[in-house]
Amino acid sequence: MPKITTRARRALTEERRKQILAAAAQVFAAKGFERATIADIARHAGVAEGSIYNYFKNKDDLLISIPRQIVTPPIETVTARLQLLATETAEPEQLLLTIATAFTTVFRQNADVFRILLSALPTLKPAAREKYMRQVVSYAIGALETYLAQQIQCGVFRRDANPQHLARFLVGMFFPYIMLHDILQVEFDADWDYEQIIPEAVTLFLRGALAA
Amino acid sequence: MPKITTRARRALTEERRKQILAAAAQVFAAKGFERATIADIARHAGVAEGSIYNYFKNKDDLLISIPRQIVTPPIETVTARLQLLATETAEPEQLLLTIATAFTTVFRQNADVFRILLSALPTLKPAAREKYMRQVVSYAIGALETYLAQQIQCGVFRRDANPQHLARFLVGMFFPYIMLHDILQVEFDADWDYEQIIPEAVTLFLRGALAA
Amino acid sequence: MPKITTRARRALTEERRKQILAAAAQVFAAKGFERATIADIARHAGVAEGSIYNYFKNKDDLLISIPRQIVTPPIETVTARLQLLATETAEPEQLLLTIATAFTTVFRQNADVFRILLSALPTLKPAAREKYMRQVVSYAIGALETYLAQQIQCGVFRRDANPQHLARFLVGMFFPYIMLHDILQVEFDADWDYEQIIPEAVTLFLRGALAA
Amino acid sequence: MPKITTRARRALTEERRKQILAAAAQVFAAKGFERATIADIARHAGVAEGSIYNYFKNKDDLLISIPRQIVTPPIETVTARLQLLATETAEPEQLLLTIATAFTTVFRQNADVFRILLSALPTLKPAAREKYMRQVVSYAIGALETYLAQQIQCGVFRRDANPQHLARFLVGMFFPYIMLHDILQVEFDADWDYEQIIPEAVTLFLRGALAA
DNA sequence: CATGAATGAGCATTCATTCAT
DNA sequence: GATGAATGAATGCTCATTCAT
Repeated sequence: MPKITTRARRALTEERRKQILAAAAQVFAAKGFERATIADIARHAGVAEGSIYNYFKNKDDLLISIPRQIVTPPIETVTARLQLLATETAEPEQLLLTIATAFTTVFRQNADVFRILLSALPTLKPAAREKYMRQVVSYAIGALETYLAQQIQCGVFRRDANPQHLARFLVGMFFPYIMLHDILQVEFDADWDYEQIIPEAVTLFLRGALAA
Repeated sequence: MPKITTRARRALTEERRKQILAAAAQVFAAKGFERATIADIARHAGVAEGSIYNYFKNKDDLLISIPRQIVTPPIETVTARLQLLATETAEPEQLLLTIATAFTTVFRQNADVFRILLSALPTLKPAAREKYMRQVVSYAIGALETYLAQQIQCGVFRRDANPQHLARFLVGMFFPYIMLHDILQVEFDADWDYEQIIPEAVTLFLRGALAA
Repeated sequence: MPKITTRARRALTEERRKQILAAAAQVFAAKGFERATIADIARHAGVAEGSIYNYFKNKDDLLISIPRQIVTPPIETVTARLQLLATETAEPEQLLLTIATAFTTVFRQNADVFRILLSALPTLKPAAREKYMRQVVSYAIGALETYLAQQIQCGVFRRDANPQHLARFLVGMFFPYIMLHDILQVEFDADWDYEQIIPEAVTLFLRGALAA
Repeated sequence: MPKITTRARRALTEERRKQILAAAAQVFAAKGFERATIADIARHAGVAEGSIYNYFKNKDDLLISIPRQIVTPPIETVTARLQLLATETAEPEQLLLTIATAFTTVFRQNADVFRILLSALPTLKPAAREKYMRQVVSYAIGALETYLAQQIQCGVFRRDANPQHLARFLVGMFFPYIMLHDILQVEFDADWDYEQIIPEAVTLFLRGALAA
């Protein structure tokens, strides 16, 4: 009996924690970290203000708990898919298109969270900042780096290329679009879409821009 | 001779305004917009708190005055240099190297300001946000787009390329580095430098990543 | 037993609200609305500054909540007594003496509040101003008007008299004294007292000033 | 020469003083003493903020200078007219009608100033408050008291009446109307006018309210 | 005397956090 | 664990007053 009760209680606790964190992410994304209030978050989560402090040490703790609980899962999903793809598909073009599509999709679906990170990270202490960016970056680019390193060794890509740099270059090509369109939600630069951009970028990445 | 007096006073006023704005930019960059206090800014500027309100309507006004006074000038300098180069230099590689170097340099020297914009823009009203991003983006990329459009017409670059996209792709390649290293000041990804990165990126942009 | 808890909490809440409002009335009366500070009021009420905002929206809200909670009750008491008297006493002189005494007493006991209203009402918005004056005036004079109208119909008072005007004339006779002595607390005009004034005024009101 | 210059300068100075005081009265009347700012007053007067301090010690000094310069003149005019009338007219009814009309007219034309006094006097120090109320009261009622005292001695008014009280009773009858209509500018009590009220009040004052 | 920029004390209001119930 | 009233430090902004020009 006590075992089940304890287990059930733990599950409930974990559930409540996620519920609060999801509310926090939502409110942070909408108002920015500093303008979001604990009262806001409590209202969105359907709990009392004081209850939040049973699950999180303080407001900062809410913020730095978001990546682990909310950012990490979707990135891990993508990463897993990429590792699978890398072993199956022979054609680099096809694989990079898939990677790029998955990558931009994750960013776009979680633009709210990245907006939070952007607005709040500068105010965090350097150590915490580095810890969380390291998580995000390695999750996001790790699999791509590994794949590119393999392909360089196989001779598919130029032998003198640096796989870490290649990975960043490829991913970076989408940054201007993601930043403006999805994170900052600026709309003046709008006569394009990702389905058109992604093949162009991948082609440029593989073949270069020169004519001949 | 009211003229001289007036002129002298205007110059002083303008000087003081810049002094306060520079202090604001500095403090915003260090602490983020919301955590920066007027008292901080006044102390950095060497004026009394109340004096700030002789030059700016309120704290928001300080923020949105920064781009015009601080971001725009260096970008204009670079833009002017590019237009000069475009008419002189024939070799695209050389020109793109110069462009990329200038571009990353401007970002790096004004990383503080971009950090402010990134953390504060999401909390601004959409209209103000769009207005300021439009300024920054078109200043930053306009000249590059023009150059690429010319080169596409000349047949130097692939005829099927879109100059707007090309410009964003090239600039984007440096984003991961600028974001992590200069804006977020994360140091874990530090075994590289711009002198090494820039030629690699330009080469990739021109020739592609494939081996053959 | 949530019922009792809820009821008890409500009573406490209401109690605290009254306590704060009483403190506000006191401080407003002593210093005037604008010179009174929230810190003052909190100190007088024995609560923290922030607590005041759990019960009132802002400083203005404190002001406009005063009439309903503080002015109205004593006026209602007097009004009730008058209605009772009107049915019992036949003699107009006796009744008007009682009315006048009650009326001046209410004003004098709540002079603080009327001082607040006088000094703060001009700065309120016209709509709010009118709303609150209407409350005060009709409470204060309504019963007297009704009585006078009856007596005019009975032929006790001149048939050509207007009961609304009569009521205002009678009440007005005490205004110079109330204003100077109780509201403005000017003491130079002090060789008189209400016990002496009231019969004189009532006599004048009933018989006129002429000798014959 | 110096004499004339000095005289002219003095006249100019006096002129400027009045101009500032008039602006202050206007702004105080519109916003209340506390909400009026020196900048407001300076703008209305067409001078620089600092200049005001060449003519007045501080903001309070502006307030307490208003009665002497602005309230007193119109009251003196009325007082003079009354003294003239008192010697000419035999009929008390006629004279009191004239007095009452003049009195209410002065109040109505200077309602702004009286509004200032009402809103600001409570915040003044008792000594200053008393000084200025004494001025206003004796100017306003002095002549009426004198007249009534004479008429009592002549046997026109009841011998047992107190002229000071009579004067206050008569004047007080108009207070409810002046306060609500002209000072507080409340409009809900509006189906009357002074031409109708004044004769009613004077008749009541002379003959009383009783029927017989 | 006139000016108006500089000053800084003063205040209303917000909000993260605590804790008695 | 849950609640939400109480707390009080922190902060943006105002404005009377001063003073160098």
